[in-house]
Amino acid sequence: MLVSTRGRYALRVMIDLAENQKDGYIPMKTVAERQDISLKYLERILPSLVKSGYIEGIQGKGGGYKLTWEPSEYRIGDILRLTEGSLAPVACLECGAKPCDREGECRTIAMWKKFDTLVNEYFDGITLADLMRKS
Amino acid sequence: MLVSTRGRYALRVMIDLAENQKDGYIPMKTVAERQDISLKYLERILPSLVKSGYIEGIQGKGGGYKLTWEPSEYRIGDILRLTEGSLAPVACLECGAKPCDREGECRTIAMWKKFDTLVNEYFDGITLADLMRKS
DNA sequence: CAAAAACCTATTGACATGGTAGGAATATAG
DNA sequence: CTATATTCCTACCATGTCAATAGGTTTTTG
Repeated sequence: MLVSTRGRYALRVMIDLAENQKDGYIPMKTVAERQDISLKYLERILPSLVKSGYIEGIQGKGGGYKLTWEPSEYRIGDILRLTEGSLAPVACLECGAKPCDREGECRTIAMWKKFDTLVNEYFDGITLADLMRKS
Repeated sequence: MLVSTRGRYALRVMIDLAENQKDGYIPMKTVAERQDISLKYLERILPSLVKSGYIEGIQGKGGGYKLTWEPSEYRIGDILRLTEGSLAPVACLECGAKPCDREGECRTIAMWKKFDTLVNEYFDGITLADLMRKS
Protein backbone atom coordinates (compact mmCIF):
# COMPACT_ATOMS: atom_id res chain seq x y z
CA MET A 1 0.00 0.00 0.00
CA LEU A 2 1.31 3.36 -0.96
CA VAL A 3 -0.20 5.94 1.37
CA SER A 4 -0.03 5.37 5.11
CA THR A 5 -2.57 6.35 7.74
CA ARG A 6 -0.37 9.29 8.69
CA GLY A 7 -1.13 11.13 5.49
CA ARG A 8 -4.69 9.90 5.22
CA TYR A 9 -5.62 10.85 8.76
CA ALA A 10 -4.00 14.26 8.37
CA LEU A 11 -6.08 14.78 5.26
CA ARG A 12 -9.29 13.80 7.03
CA VAL A 13 -8.53 16.18 9.87
CA MET A 14 -7.91 19.02 7.45
CA ILE A 15 -11.16 18.32 5.64
CA ASP A 16 -13.02 18.17 8.93
CA LEU A 17 -11.55 21.51 10.00
CA ALA A 18 -12.42 22.97 6.61
CA GLU A 19 -16.02 21.83 6.75
CA ASN A 20 -16.46 23.19 10.26
CA GLN A 21 -14.52 26.40 9.83
CA LYS A 22 -17.42 28.45 11.12
CA ASP A 23 -17.01 26.94 14.59
CA GLY A 24 -13.67 28.67 15.10
CA TYR A 25 -11.17 26.73 17.15
CA ILE A 26 -12.14 23.07 17.21
CA PRO A 27 -10.84 20.68 19.89
CA MET A 28 -9.05 17.68 18.44
CA LYS A 29 -11.22 15.52 20.66
CA THR A 30 -14.23 16.54 18.60
CA VAL A 31 -12.49 15.79 15.33
CA ALA A 32 -11.24 12.44 16.61
CA GLU A 33 -14.77 11.44 17.57
CA ARG A 34 -16.31 12.64 14.33
CA GLN A 35 -13.64 10.90 12.27
CA ASP A 36 -13.43 7.86 14.52
CA ILE A 37 -9.66 8.10 14.90
CA SER A 38 -7.68 7.64 18.13
CA LEU A 39 -7.22 11.05 19.74
CA LYS A 40 -3.79 10.09 21.02
CA TYR A 41 -2.65 9.08 17.57
CA LEU A 42 -3.92 12.30 16.04
CA GLU A 43 -1.99 14.25 18.65
CA ARG A 44 1.16 12.67 17.29
CA ILE A 45 0.40 13.57 13.70
CA LEU A 46 -0.69 17.16 14.13
CA PRO A 47 2.52 18.87 15.34
CA SER A 48 4.05 18.73 11.86
CA LEU A 49 1.02 20.51 10.44
CA VAL A 50 1.27 23.16 13.14
CA LYS A 51 5.01 23.61 12.72
CA SER A 52 4.56 24.22 9.02
CA GLY A 53 1.87 26.77 9.66
CA TYR A 54 -0.91 24.80 7.96
CA ILE A 55 -3.08 24.89 11.06
CA GLU A 56 -3.07 26.96 14.18
CA GLY A 57 -3.65 25.56 17.65
CA ILE A 58 -4.29 27.30 20.93
CA GLN A 59 -4.03 25.59 24.27
CA GLY A 60 -6.23 25.61 27.29
CA LYS A 61 -9.93 25.53 27.83
CA GLY A 62 -11.83 26.68 24.77
CA GLY A 63 -8.79 25.98 22.64
CA GLY A 64 -8.45 23.79 19.61
CA TYR A 65 -7.27 24.00 16.05
CA LYS A 66 -8.29 25.89 12.94
CA LEU A 67 -7.06 26.30 9.41
CA THR A 68 -4.63 29.13 8.75
CA TRP A 69 -5.78 29.80 5.19
CA GLU A 70 -8.76 29.24 2.95
CA PRO A 71 -9.45 25.62 2.00
CA SER A 72 -8.80 26.40 -1.66
CA GLU A 73 -5.26 27.43 -0.77
CA TYR A 74 -4.25 23.99 0.47
CA ARG A 75 -2.90 21.61 -2.14
CA ILE A 76 -3.37 17.95 -1.24
CA GLY A 77 0.14 17.32 -2.50
CA ASP A 78 1.59 19.65 0.09
CA ILE A 79 -0.29 17.99 2.92
CA LEU A 80 0.77 14.52 1.81
CA ARG A 81 4.39 15.44 1.21
CA LEU A 82 4.52 16.99 4.64
CA THR A 83 2.97 14.12 6.55
CA GLU A 84 4.29 11.25 4.46
CA GLY A 85 7.76 12.72 4.20
CA SER A 86 7.88 12.34 0.44
CA LEU A 87 5.84 10.99 -2.42
CA ALA A 88 8.88 9.75 -4.32
CA PRO A 89 8.41 6.20 -5.64
CA VAL A 90 12.06 5.23 -5.17
CA ALA A 91 14.78 6.29 -2.75
CA CYS A 92 17.06 7.85 -5.35
CA LEU A 93 14.40 10.44 -6.23
CA GLU A 94 13.89 11.63 -2.70
CA CYS A 95 14.89 15.17 -1.99
CA GLY A 96 18.58 15.24 -1.11
CA ALA A 97 19.19 11.55 -1.79
CA LYS A 98 22.70 10.37 -2.40
CA PRO A 99 23.18 9.79 -6.13
CA CYS A 100 22.89 6.14 -7.16
CA ASP A 101 26.13 4.69 -8.49
CA ARG A 102 24.23 2.64 -11.05
CA GLU A 103 22.52 5.70 -12.47
CA GLY A 104 24.48 5.57 -15.71
CA GLU A 105 23.30 2.07 -16.54
CA CYS A 106 19.87 2.30 -14.89
CA ARG A 107 17.07 1.47 -17.31
CA THR A 108 14.24 2.46 -15.03
CA ILE A 109 15.15 5.88 -13.65
CA ALA A 110 13.38 7.71 -16.47
CA MET A 111 10.21 5.75 -15.80
CA TRP A 112 10.33 6.54 -12.08
CA LYS A 113 11.03 10.21 -12.73
CA LYS A 114 8.04 10.53 -15.02
CA PHE A 115 5.92 8.70 -12.49
CA ASP A 116 7.10 10.96 -9.71
CA THR A 117 6.07 14.00 -11.73
CA LEU A 118 2.72 12.43 -12.52
CA VAL A 119 1.99 11.74 -8.85
CA ASN A 120 2.99 15.15 -7.61
CA GLU A 121 1.09 16.95 -10.33
CA TYR A 122 -2.01 14.90 -9.65
CA PHE A 123 -2.15 15.71 -5.96
CA ASP A 124 -1.07 19.31 -6.49
CA GLY A 125 -4.04 19.74 -8.78
CA ILE A 126 -6.49 19.08 -5.97
CA THR A 127 -7.22 21.39 -3.06
CA LEU A 128 -8.99 20.94 0.23
CA ALA A 129 -11.92 22.87 -1.16
CA ASP A 130 -12.33 20.21 -3.87
CA LEU A 131 -12.79 17.55 -1.21
CA MET A 132 -15.32 19.34 0.98
CA ARG A 133 -18.93 18.29 1.08
CA LYS A 134 -20.89 20.32 -1.41
CA SER A 135 -23.34 22.33 0.63
CA MET B 1 8.60 5.32 -0.36
CA LEU B 2 6.10 3.70 -2.59
CA VAL B 3 7.81 0.87 -4.42
CA SER B 4 9.83 -1.69 -2.47
CA THR B 5 12.96 -3.51 -3.57
CA ARG B 6 10.86 -6.58 -4.29
CA GLY B 7 9.20 -5.00 -7.28
CA ARG B 8 12.26 -3.07 -8.35
CA TYR B 9 14.58 -6.05 -8.22
CA ALA B 10 12.08 -8.19 -10.09
CA LEU B 11 11.94 -5.52 -12.77
CA ARG B 12 15.72 -5.38 -13.06
CA VAL B 13 15.91 -9.14 -13.39
CA MET B 14 13.31 -9.11 -16.13
CA ILE B 15 15.15 -6.38 -18.00
CA ASP B 16 18.41 -8.27 -17.63
CA LEU B 17 16.84 -11.43 -18.99
CA ALA B 18 15.32 -9.45 -21.84
CA GLU B 19 18.60 -7.84 -22.82
CA ASN B 20 20.42 -11.18 -22.74
CA GLN B 21 17.70 -13.25 -24.34
CA LYS B 22 20.11 -14.56 -26.96
CA ASP B 23 22.07 -16.46 -24.27
CA GLY B 24 19.17 -18.85 -23.67
CA TYR B 25 18.80 -20.00 -20.10
CA ILE B 26 20.68 -17.65 -17.81
CA PRO B 27 21.73 -18.70 -14.29
CA MET B 28 20.41 -16.40 -11.60
CA LYS B 29 23.93 -16.23 -10.23
CA THR B 30 24.97 -14.37 -13.37
CA VAL B 31 22.07 -11.94 -13.11
CA ALA B 32 22.72 -11.35 -9.42
CA GLU B 33 26.33 -10.47 -10.15
CA ARG B 34 25.51 -8.24 -13.09
CA GLN B 35 22.83 -6.42 -11.14
CA ASP B 36 24.73 -6.45 -7.87
CA ILE B 37 21.85 -7.98 -5.95
CA SER B 38 22.09 -10.74 -3.35
CA LEU B 39 21.54 -14.08 -5.08
CA LYS B 40 19.76 -15.50 -2.07
CA TYR B 41 17.34 -12.61 -1.98
CA LEU B 42 16.61 -12.93 -5.68
CA GLU B 43 15.87 -16.61 -5.21
CA ARG B 44 13.08 -15.61 -2.86
CA ILE B 45 11.55 -13.16 -5.28
CA LEU B 46 11.60 -15.27 -8.41
CA PRO B 47 9.17 -18.08 -7.54
CA SER B 48 6.16 -15.79 -7.93
CA LEU B 49 7.31 -14.86 -11.41
CA VAL B 50 7.76 -18.52 -12.29
CA LYS B 51 4.43 -19.53 -10.81
CA SER B 52 2.66 -16.93 -12.92
CA GLY B 53 4.42 -18.12 -16.05
CA TYR B 54 6.31 -14.88 -16.63
CA ILE B 55 9.65 -16.66 -16.68
CA GLU B 56 10.68 -20.24 -17.08
CA GLY B 57 13.40 -21.94 -15.06
CA ILE B 58 15.11 -25.27 -15.52
CA GLN B 59 17.14 -26.93 -12.83
CA GLY B 60 20.46 -28.65 -12.91
CA LYS B 61 23.77 -27.83 -14.47
CA GLY B 62 23.41 -25.61 -17.49
CA GLY B 63 20.01 -24.49 -16.27
CA GLY B 64 18.76 -21.02 -15.51
CA TYR B 65 15.87 -18.74 -16.36
CA LYS B 66 14.51 -17.15 -19.49
CA LEU B 67 11.53 -15.05 -20.49
CA THR B 68 8.44 -16.91 -21.59
CA TRP B 69 7.28 -14.26 -24.07
CA GLU B 70 8.65 -11.37 -26.05
CA PRO B 71 9.75 -8.33 -24.02
CA SER B 72 7.06 -6.21 -25.64
CA GLU B 73 4.41 -8.52 -24.24
CA TYR B 74 5.26 -7.77 -20.59
CA ARG B 75 3.50 -4.80 -19.05
CA ILE B 76 5.43 -3.21 -16.19
CA GLY B 77 2.14 -2.91 -14.33
CA ASP B 78 1.67 -6.66 -14.35
CA ILE B 79 5.16 -7.29 -13.01
CA LEU B 80 4.75 -4.74 -10.24
CA ARG B 81 1.27 -5.87 -9.24
CA LEU B 82 2.53 -9.43 -9.03
CA THR B 83 5.62 -8.75 -6.95
CA GLU B 84 4.32 -5.86 -4.88
CA GLY B 85 0.98 -7.51 -4.24
CA SER B 86 -1.01 -4.49 -5.34
CA LEU B 87 -0.52 -0.95 -6.50
CA ALA B 88 -3.59 0.35 -4.70
CA PRO B 89 -2.89 3.56 -2.78
CA VAL B 90 -5.28 2.73 0.06
CA ALA B 91 -6.44 -0.51 1.64
CA CYS B 92 -10.09 -0.13 0.67
CA LEU B 93 -9.19 -0.21 -3.02
CA GLU B 94 -7.24 -3.43 -2.84
CA CYS B 95 -8.70 -6.34 -4.71
CA GLY B 96 -11.17 -8.13 -2.45
CA ALA B 97 -10.97 -5.61 0.38
CA LYS B 98 -13.77 -5.47 2.92
CA PRO B 99 -15.95 -2.45 2.17
CA CYS B 100 -15.22 0.56 4.36
CA ASP B 101 -18.11 1.47 6.67
CA ARG B 102 -17.35 5.16 6.22
CA GLU B 103 -17.61 4.93 2.47
CA GLY B 104 -20.84 6.90 2.37
CA GLU B 105 -19.34 9.92 4.07
CA CYS B 106 -15.80 9.53 2.73
CA ARG B 107 -14.62 12.67 0.95
CA THR B 108 -11.44 11.18 -0.41
CA ILE B 109 -12.43 7.89 -2.00
CA ALA B 110 -13.05 9.45 -5.40
CA MET B 111 -9.59 11.01 -5.35
CA TRP B 112 -7.94 7.69 -4.44
CA LYS B 113 -9.91 5.84 -7.11
CA LYS B 114 -8.83 8.25 -9.81
CA PHE B 115 -5.27 8.02 -8.58
CA ASP B 116 -5.39 4.25 -8.61
CA THR B 117 -6.53 4.29 -12.22
CA LEU B 118 -3.81 6.77 -13.09
CA VAL B 119 -1.08 4.62 -11.56
CA ASN B 120 -2.21 1.39 -13.12
CA GLU B 121 -2.67 2.94 -16.54
CA TYR B 122 0.76 4.52 -16.37
CA PHE B 123 2.59 1.30 -15.63
CA ASP B 124 0.41 -0.71 -17.99
CA GLY B 125 1.43 1.63 -20.78
CA ILE B 126 5.08 0.62 -20.49
CA THR B 127 6.53 -2.72 -21.53
CA LEU B 128 9.81 -4.42 -20.87
CA ALA B 129 10.85 -3.64 -24.43
CA ASP B 130 10.53 0.07 -23.65
CA LEU B 131 13.06 -0.26 -20.86
CA MET B 132 15.72 -2.25 -22.72
CA ARG B 133 18.97 -0.65 -23.81
CA LYS B 134 18.65 0.65 -27.33
CA SER B 135 21.10 -1.38 -29.39
C1' DC C 1 30.02 -39.33 -9.62
C1' DA C 2 30.83 -34.31 -9.18
C1' DA C 3 29.40 -29.91 -10.16
C1' DA C 4 25.96 -26.54 -11.08
C1' DA C 5 21.83 -24.87 -10.81
C1' DA C 6 16.95 -24.20 -9.23
C1' DC C 7 14.16 -24.76 -5.35
C1' DC C 8 12.69 -24.78 -0.34
C1' DT C 9 12.28 -23.33 4.70
C1' DA C 10 13.70 -20.95 8.65
C1' DT C 11 15.72 -17.11 10.88
C1' DT C 12 17.43 -12.55 11.65
C1' DG C 13 17.91 -7.47 12.37
C1' DA C 14 16.20 -3.19 11.32
C1' DC C 15 12.62 -0.27 10.71
C1' DA C 16 7.86 1.61 10.19
C1' DT C 17 3.27 1.57 11.54
C1' DG C 18 -0.47 2.16 14.52
C1' DG C 19 -1.56 2.80 18.90
C1' DT C 20 -1.32 3.45 24.21
C1' DA C 21 0.03 5.67 28.62
C1' DG C 22 0.93 9.25 31.56
C1' DG C 23 1.54 13.30 32.33
C1' DA C 24 3.17 18.79 31.89
C1' DA C 25 2.03 23.25 30.33
C1' DT C 26 -1.35 26.55 29.35
C1' DA C 27 -5.52 28.98 29.21
C1' DT C 28 -10.34 29.85 30.43
C1' DA C 29 -14.65 29.83 33.18
C1' DG C 30 -16.68 30.31 37.35
C1' DC D 1 -7.91 31.10 42.91
C1' DT D 2 -9.33 26.74 41.47
C1' DA D 3 -11.23 23.33 38.63
C1' DT D 4 -11.45 22.03 34.06
C1' DA D 5 -10.36 21.61 29.35
C1' DT D 6 -7.22 21.49 26.05
C1' DT D 7 -2.77 21.32 23.61
C1' DC D 8 1.66 19.54 23.91
C1' DC D 9 5.48 16.27 25.04
C1' DT D 10 8.01 11.90 25.96
C1' DA D 11 8.25 7.35 26.30
C1' DC D 12 6.79 2.85 25.33
C1' DC D 13 4.90 -1.32 22.95
C1' DA D 14 3.05 -4.73 19.80
C1' DT D 15 2.80 -6.05 15.25
C1' DG D 16 4.20 -6.53 10.75
C1' DT D 17 7.07 -5.88 6.71
C1' DC D 18 11.39 -5.45 4.44
C1' DA D 19 15.75 -6.90 3.13
C1' DA D 20 18.81 -10.15 3.67
C1' DT D 21 21.23 -14.40 5.23
C1' DA D 22 21.80 -19.27 6.14
C1' DG D 23 21.71 -23.90 5.20
C1' DG D 24 20.21 -26.98 3.04
C1' DT D 25 17.47 -30.53 -0.84
C1' DT D 26 16.48 -31.77 -5.44
C1' DT D 27 17.35 -32.06 -10.16
C1' DT D 28 20.10 -32.21 -14.19
C1' DT D 29 24.15 -32.27 -16.95
C1' DG D 30 28.96 -33.20 -18.22
